[in-house]
Amino acid sequence: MEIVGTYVRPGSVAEAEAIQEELRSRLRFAPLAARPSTVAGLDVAYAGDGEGDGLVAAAVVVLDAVTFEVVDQAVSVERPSFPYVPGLFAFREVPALLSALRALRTEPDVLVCDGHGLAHPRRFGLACHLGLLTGRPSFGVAKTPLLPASVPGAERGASTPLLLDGEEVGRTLRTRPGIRPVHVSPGHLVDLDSCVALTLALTPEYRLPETTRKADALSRVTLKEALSATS
DNA sequence: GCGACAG
DNA sequence: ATCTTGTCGC
Repeated sequence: MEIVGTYVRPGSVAEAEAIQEELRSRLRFAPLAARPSTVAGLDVAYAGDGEGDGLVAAAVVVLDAVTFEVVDQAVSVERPSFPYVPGLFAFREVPALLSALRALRTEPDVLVCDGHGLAHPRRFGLACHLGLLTGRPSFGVAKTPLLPASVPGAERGASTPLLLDGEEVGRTLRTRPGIRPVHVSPGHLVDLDSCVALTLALTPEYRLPETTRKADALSRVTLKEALSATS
């Protein structure tokens, strides 16, 4: 798919935070124009640690929004170029994810990211970053909160707001009865209600969206193959 | 000041 | 994220 933005690699934590503060003013939010026909899931698997060593395998899987069948997919294996820092997580994953997205031959209607969007200390999580760089609607579904979260009801679909300065920036959503909820937040070009509805549509059976489940599996096998090819 | 902190 | 045995369940 086409990448419309340019990724800027920060040279320091302070610079990374400044980039987030600057970029967040470009975010736009609105209900999804139409029911998406294809949905992309993104995920990354790691080997090793630091920045110079280690490997990062990014995977993108595009699913038919109705049948969940895979209509396209792409991967990329690179060296991590930024350390893991909570809140700056995107700078570690975005480069490899962009490479994978670029290799896609289709234009997915929405990107589902494995991490946060607006539900972030500076309101600029991974999903926001990827949304801006691709110019496509995007949102995040995270397994653990970055902001204080409260416990929703035990039934599927129950949710509680994720608040930042009194504003609802995301929602803690139960996708499976009695199972740990996920944390959903808009990235770019979607609104919170659309994200939540889509997340529920993508979780007919498991806690996590089918998109991220498939991307997770692909990123792992890709990493494993890359490791065996290197050794 | 100290710890906690998406993946 | 990743490191890991057995174990419960469909």
